[in-house]
Amino acid sequence: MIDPDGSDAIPFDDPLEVRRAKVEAMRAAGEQPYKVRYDVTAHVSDLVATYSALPAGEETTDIASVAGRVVAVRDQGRAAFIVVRDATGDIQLFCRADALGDDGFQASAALDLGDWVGARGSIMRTRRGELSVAPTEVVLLSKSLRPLPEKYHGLSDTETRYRQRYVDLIANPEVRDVFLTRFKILSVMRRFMESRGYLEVETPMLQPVPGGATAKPFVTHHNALDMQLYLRIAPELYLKRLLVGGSDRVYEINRSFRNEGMSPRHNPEFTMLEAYQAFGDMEAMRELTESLIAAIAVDVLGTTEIVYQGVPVSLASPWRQASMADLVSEACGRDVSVHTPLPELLALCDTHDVPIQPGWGPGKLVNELFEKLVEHTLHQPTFVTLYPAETSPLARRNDADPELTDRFELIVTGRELANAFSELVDPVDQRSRFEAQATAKAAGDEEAMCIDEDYLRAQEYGMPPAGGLGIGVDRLVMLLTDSASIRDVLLFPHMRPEA
RNA sequence: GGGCCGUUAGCUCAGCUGGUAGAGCAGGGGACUCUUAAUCCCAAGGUCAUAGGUUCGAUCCCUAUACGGCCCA
Repeated sequence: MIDPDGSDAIPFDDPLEVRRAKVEAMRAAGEQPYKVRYDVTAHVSDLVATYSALPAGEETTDIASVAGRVVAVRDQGRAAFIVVRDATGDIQLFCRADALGDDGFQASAALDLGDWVGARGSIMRTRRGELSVAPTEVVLLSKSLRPLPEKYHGLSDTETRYRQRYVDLIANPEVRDVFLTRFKILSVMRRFMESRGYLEVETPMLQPVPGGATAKPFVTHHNALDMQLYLRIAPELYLKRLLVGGSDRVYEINRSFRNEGMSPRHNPEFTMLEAYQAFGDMEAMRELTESLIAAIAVDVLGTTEIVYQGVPVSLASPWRQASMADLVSEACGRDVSVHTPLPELLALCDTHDVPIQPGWGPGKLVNELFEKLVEHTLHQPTFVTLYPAETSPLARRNDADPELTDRFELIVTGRELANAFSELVDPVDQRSRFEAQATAKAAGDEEAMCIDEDYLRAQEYGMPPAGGLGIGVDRLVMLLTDSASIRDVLLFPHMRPEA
């Protein structure tokens, strides 16, 4: 299509081409559509706070320079209202031809939605009550070539929202709030851990032996050493090596990677808090978990009473504690434990449609019954305790019952949010547990652990008694932001390649 | 891996038991010096996800594929 008056051969049905032509026209006129910098004197939120009491219709002589993205233009002919969004909020520019000059006004009114602009002028509040900058200068800082999503409905297509998060963040301010909350949660978490005397450390993400969890790792290759490496599935074994080295309290907010399926609760890479306390135990970790999560809720949300997906959740102390055996027994209507004869456990699994695999012992079967029958029913925070030793190869055996471990998982809204135990520090027992895992791996369990000889060597030097804790940070953010999917709390969730 | 649902203009959505598509916003032209989902006038914008099939004729029915969502394993 050709411009009807024939003066320019601009294809005005293609937004990208129209804007490219504008850029070319600017360059032809000697203007730079991509400036080098702009001296900003105020963020929008500062202006909103400072001038909250400014009455409607008042004009001040205070001058400010703001910069942001144009998100709305309302052209009135010889005046124009331009809404600019910076990182802290939206503010209106009240552009008038008499203040900007004819050329300046024309240029302002010609701005496109999405353009980055800087503006300098006096602070005022319009007669309709909108805080505004009345600019004597409006500068295009960076030209946008693509049209923004619809101004009222925003961007709702989930695929585009996740793939092009930058557009999602422009179009949907509430998305920005979720990630601001995520940042606050991490910030409070770090301050809390530091206040408890924990040292933040960094341990390898590239590991020669993947350990610390039962999961399938991503495999990679180091060219220089011509060796296979794994992206960590957990930092646990390295953090515990630090206890051998004499560290007293350490934690790592870690990205870990598991080569498994994706779901609304699983992303191949995810964030955990892992913490270890020498001379502590499971009980110390239970107290830490409860205090930390409640403190985060109070600090970030101002309350321990939250709502997740329409259902109230109380994070107020104390949280329920119950043993796995008691919970499974309740669900099955009969006593069930790791000491229940194997045929009876197999019959229970059959009754409750729990799929089983050959080689599973009573501990694994009880654990499967728990996950099938109980886990999803625990909506309020619950510490599930006394996990089977069979499925807890890094946890210390319970003194009263060596088939169990001093371990808990914290379940909230039917999901595992944290996992902790009194650490297994006996190198002889640890080796036998690793060997049991190796047997399972040889029998086809791809998630079973590998024997980590260096970790065993470290333990042989002597590891202090310790408590260890892992908290799923993404799931905690989901809980505290009322997000249904992990993808809503990850800035750039994993996606298949675009079609 | 299995099941169900979805994919129509840049965005948000319509589209009648099958006759090759509409709106709003955005974009283009014009009017307007207090608007804020501004308003008003005019014009434009589509390989209906992709590839096959059925049919005189397919956005619509069938099959496969891709991507996405939810549920299950």
